[in-house]
Amino acid sequence: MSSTPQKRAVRKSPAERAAEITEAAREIALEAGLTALTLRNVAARVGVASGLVAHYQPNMDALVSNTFATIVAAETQEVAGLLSLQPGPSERLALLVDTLLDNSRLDVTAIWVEAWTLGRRNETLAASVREQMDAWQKVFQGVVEDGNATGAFNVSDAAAVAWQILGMVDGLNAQALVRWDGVNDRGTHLARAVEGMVGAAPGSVVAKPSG
Amino acid sequence: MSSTPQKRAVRKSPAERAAEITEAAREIALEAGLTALTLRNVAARVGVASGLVAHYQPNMDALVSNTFATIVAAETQEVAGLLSLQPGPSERLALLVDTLLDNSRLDVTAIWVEAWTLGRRNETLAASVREQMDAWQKVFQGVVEDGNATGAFNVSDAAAVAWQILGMVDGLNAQALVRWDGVNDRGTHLARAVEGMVGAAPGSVVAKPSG
DNA sequence: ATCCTTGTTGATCGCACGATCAACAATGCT
DNA sequence: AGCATTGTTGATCGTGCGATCAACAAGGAT
Repeated sequence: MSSTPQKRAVRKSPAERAAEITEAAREIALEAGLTALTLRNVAARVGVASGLVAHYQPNMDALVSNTFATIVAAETQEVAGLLSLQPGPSERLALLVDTLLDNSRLDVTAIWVEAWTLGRRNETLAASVREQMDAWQKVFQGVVEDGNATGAFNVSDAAAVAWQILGMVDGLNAQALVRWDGVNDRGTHLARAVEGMVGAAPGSVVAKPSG
Repeated sequence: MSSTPQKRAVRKSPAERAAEITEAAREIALEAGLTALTLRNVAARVGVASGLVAHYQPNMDALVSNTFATIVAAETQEVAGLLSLQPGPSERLALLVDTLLDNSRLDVTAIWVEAWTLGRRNETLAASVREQMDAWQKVFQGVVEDGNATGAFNVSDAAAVAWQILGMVDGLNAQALVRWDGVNDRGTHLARAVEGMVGAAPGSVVAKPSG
């Protein structure tokens, strides 16, 4: 019947303990949001005293923004990696739209939305948010510029269009967070919208079949 | 040197006091967000004891969601009112896009974004968020259906496209909240994207000149 | 076997929150 | 003038937060 007596945490190297805390913070954020990142919460998950978590972090704002950056950067790199496998710009753009709207990353979307709000009161986090947004925008911009080069697209300001597409994807994902029901073929509609923006031929950015 | 002695608040009718509290909550939310809506905060603004605010509200969740609904519904009705002055669907759609992206309502956008997150832990608020989103979607849907009727647009699923446009607008506004710099002619890009979605002729949805 | 470094504890401080409620006082009625 | 109604106060409770730090103990070095 010993619930969880756990006398004392085993002594570990600073690097190992820091990694544990980082990982615990990541899990908590994905499950319950950045707001759930408290000293006591993280400590409980790691199985140590709250003071130890504080010992490994300058302050909680830093832990929050680092956790945000860790989660979001991983997603960016994962999706960017998938892009390189595609033959051309139209296919890459289609994959981007498709992948980002497939609802398999709603937990990450929730963190984005939360970070937009928390950033108003956590300057460290705000800086991190801008940095990660820039990274995403660069991914889109690269695809648009590719399309310009091959003649598939016709865009005068690739950076602006990239920002625009990113904003649309974010908005649709945030919407799915609150209203998961409703529209099904979001990818198809967005693909058509994006075709209009990049000056691609209608139907050239094809949403992957739902299978 | 009497800072603010204010012995005791003047006695007012319940209706009047309730209105004061509602208004104070509205102002606080617009200035500092829904999270800043605390008993003590609202009470201080009205100039009464914290207990009185609690007396007029069943609980804080209710005050938060009512305040959200008040602010957001006012915006919806204001913009919807402007629509009726426009001659045709293309102009209405252009006005919608233009008005919503003119950055004059970023404080309301901030409240939307915050509500998306807070709704995860405040079911009353979540219901209110869905309700207000539906109202916005209906506005867009009406415009799209108008365009279908006049032949200006060609949309098979007006409801879905309306959701889509709403999501895009929300996303671009949220982006402006974090990155106010960057893209200028968001209206033009979005207009082009929307033309693609509604099947309108390129250039038929014209963004108002920035003057 | 002893000591010293250092990872770890947990109590503690100050603060802010929502909620509650007995006591108070202003107002209007009789 | 006296009284009942009711808007209002402010102290209080319990909770949770970030942060701090003296005390403790595990492990390696000697």
